[in-house]
Amino acid sequence: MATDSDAPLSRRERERRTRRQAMLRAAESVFAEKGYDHATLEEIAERAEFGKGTLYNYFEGGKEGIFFAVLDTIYDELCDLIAESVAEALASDRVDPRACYHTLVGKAIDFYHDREDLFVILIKEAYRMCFSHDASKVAYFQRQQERMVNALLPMLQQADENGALRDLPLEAMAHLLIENIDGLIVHRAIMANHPNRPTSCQHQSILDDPEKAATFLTTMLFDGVAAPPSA
Amino acid sequence: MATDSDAPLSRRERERRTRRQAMLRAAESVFAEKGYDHATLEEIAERAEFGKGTLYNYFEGGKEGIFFAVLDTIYDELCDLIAESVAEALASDRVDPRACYHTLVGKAIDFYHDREDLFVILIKEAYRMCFSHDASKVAYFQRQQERMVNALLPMLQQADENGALRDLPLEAMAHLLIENIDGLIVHRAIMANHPNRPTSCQHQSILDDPEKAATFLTTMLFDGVAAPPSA
Amino acid sequence: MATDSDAPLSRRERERRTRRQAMLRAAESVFAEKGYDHATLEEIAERAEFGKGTLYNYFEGGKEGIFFAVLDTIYDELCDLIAESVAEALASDRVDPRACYHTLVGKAIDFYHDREDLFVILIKEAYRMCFSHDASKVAYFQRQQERMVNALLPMLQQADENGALRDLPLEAMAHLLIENIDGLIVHRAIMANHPNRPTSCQHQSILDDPEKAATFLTTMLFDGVAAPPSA
Amino acid sequence: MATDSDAPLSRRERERRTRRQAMLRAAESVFAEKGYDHATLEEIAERAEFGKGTLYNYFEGGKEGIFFAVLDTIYDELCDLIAESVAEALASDRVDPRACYHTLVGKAIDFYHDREDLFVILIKEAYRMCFSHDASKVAYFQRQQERMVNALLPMLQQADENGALRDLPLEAMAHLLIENIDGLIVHRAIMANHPNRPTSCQHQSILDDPEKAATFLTTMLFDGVAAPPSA
DNA sequence: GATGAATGAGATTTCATTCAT
DNA sequence: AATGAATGAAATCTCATTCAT
Repeated sequence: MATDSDAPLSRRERERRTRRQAMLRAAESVFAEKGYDHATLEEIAERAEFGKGTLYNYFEGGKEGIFFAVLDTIYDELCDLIAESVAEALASDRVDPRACYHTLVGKAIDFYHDREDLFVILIKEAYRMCFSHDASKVAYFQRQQERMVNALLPMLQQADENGALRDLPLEAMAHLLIENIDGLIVHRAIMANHPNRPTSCQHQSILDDPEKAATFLTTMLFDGVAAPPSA
Repeated sequence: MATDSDAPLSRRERERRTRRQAMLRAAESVFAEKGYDHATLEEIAERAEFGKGTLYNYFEGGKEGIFFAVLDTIYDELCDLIAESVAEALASDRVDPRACYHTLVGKAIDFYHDREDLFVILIKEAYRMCFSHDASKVAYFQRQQERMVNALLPMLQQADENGALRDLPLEAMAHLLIENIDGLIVHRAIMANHPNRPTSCQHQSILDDPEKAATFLTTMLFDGVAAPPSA
Repeated sequence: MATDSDAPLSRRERERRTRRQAMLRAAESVFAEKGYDHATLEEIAERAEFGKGTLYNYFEGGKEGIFFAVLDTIYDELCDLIAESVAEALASDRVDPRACYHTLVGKAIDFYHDREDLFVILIKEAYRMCFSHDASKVAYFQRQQERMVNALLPMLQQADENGALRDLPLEAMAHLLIENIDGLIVHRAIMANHPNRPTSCQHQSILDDPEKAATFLTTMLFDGVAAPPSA
Repeated sequence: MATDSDAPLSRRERERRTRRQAMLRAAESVFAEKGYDHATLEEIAERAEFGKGTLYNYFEGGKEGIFFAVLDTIYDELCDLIAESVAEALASDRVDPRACYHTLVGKAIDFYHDREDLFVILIKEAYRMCFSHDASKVAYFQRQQERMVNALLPMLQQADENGALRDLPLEAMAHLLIENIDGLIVHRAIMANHPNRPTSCQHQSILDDPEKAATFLTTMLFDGVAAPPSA
């Protein structure tokens, strides 16, 4: 059954979407740069090359509405990323959770390089939301977190059935795996932006290289900090 | 071992400190509730039961100065928490990193219950700082992160010498261990504040109980997500 | 000879200028009345019958920007006054510096009656500027003083070539001539505003009448305080 | 009959005056530097090395009271300067108004070098007063101007009786002579503080040297800008 | 008499939103 | 549909003055 997005679009409608896209991109860059509170509609409109008032024709709810539209695209993309990795993993005979997570971390790092703004918005604004006094914002955040967890869960469930996972609640595990991706990227970003601080060479070199960073995180989380018993 | 703060204080000076404390507490609660940008000095002053102008007699640098004074207390307390756990661990014959971390997580959870505001501020504002365009703010954040890592490191180094740790860069390990404490607390907070969402019982019960939560996180990070090879 | 300002303007642009004019007039009256420091944007906006924020759409640099826009108009008008008188004088066969200055003083007095606010601002604020710690303000003041001196100089140079002037540096002379116009107007204003103080009748009557005042100042500065040698 | 100031003073009273002096000096420097509006009692108290509250024990009328006390000292000193010059001139057989004015200008320049602050206050604040909406301030300004004029008048009256002056109202003449001293000093100050601006060498050298500057102004005002008829 | 902590009115400035064109 | 001028609430910060010590 055809959904809205499959329906043939009038030229008018297509143009409308293009303009909306431009506005979203402008909003992304401003929100990332200034943070939600210091972003101004004036600047968003300027970067989008539209008039300020026009934004109100494309987004309901003013500034906040635009912001949530941006958040939506962020979470959409992240969920796609997770879903992709999971689909690949589930496609094989015997799901390899380590490999799947390693791939996912790599994709997340790539994504960060492509769309740095989106990640920065996430880091600057998303966690704030979960302590907001506005229940609807909290609910939004929870919903989106859940989407990501749910995207990852099938892979973990399959792996669990195969006995590949420690006997711990899978949801909590999924949360932890996802949160640590953010953590890794923040950590890498700090070091990249401010490389002049003295840190151990080893530490630095491991996180600098995307491949090694993904391996590091995967090892940490799948095999643990503790030395293997035989060692 | 006498520090400045042990020196006998004039009544005047003691009173001054008391009032400063009151202002800091008021600031904590407002910053936690509203976030930095929406916190107003008016409200801080009101809750501290002082006039607006008085805040300027106690803190240099206006709103930002007050905010950093609050951040200082947060990081001081967190570093103390870490240092305490590490000191206990190092006091024993053979340092047990798992036990040490477990203790630390427990203390962090307790601390969160005592001073929820401080944690909320941390979560709402700290990460934003590392993407600030103001280099001095980034440097402050890095300095404080480093303090925490450095407080934990001695324990890891000792454990590493005992061959108890996997061969990975200790600094990165320390970062990951510390960041996951925040992550756990955020996770617990979300579930506690909004328990009405459907989640698996097992998941819920594990994270609700501080003891179990600490055990969960310690197991996750020390032993890994993957099932033990023998299993 | 068409300048930009002669170009045909869109209705939009014409309206914009009208509104800017209204704001400038309002600003003039408030700055004159209260002085720069005690003038408030609130009151300027009120008198201009616009909202406070609207001022910021018409002038860059906030309060200071508005103030300098006012100063610009003042100096523009004064320079025009001088230039007019000088042009008339130079148009004749043999420039008569006495007549030229007399005319100029008369025009200045008329201008003061028309635009009292502008003069008051000049007196209240301009000299302060030359002892400002902000070098750019000092430079602005010097630049404007120089403009006025340069507007008057051609006349003096011509007169000097005709042997009509004492052999003294012309720039210093120009300064003195210009400054004394302000001085005269201040003096007249004081007496006009507060005529109840006992002063000699002769003194009073001479300065009250614009024509006599101009003659007095011209005689003073061109022929000197000292009695003519023949007398 | 002994006046208050001739009465022997108790040690207590002498100390009180000394402290008052210190406060006045501090106030002078702050008012000169910042101008009335931006001067703060805090800074005055600091420079005077007293507590802020103490100022209120020494001056009635708070900030404004202190300011007028400073103004009083300024005008006292200026009147003394004028009175001195006039007394010297009147002491001779035949009063020489040119010489008297020349001396006065020289003294004023010296005074400016000794007490620059006082002059700066005069220039920054005094003229503002004559357009104040507060009648008592205007009256104060007029009173002080009159004092200066009255101090100079006897010399002019004597010279006038000797036929040395042009037949013009003496009060207006006195005003003009006094105002031009301020003008000269401002002019010299601007050039001294910002000598990098290109000005004619002649102009510069004449005003730089106090002696030549006094001669210039005296010639200008007594003999006039116009060339002598015989020339 | 000297002090300086406390105060809060009042200033400038920013910006989301509206709405006439 | 697109615009951007107008708005005014609300924020931070300053400082003269008071008054308990």
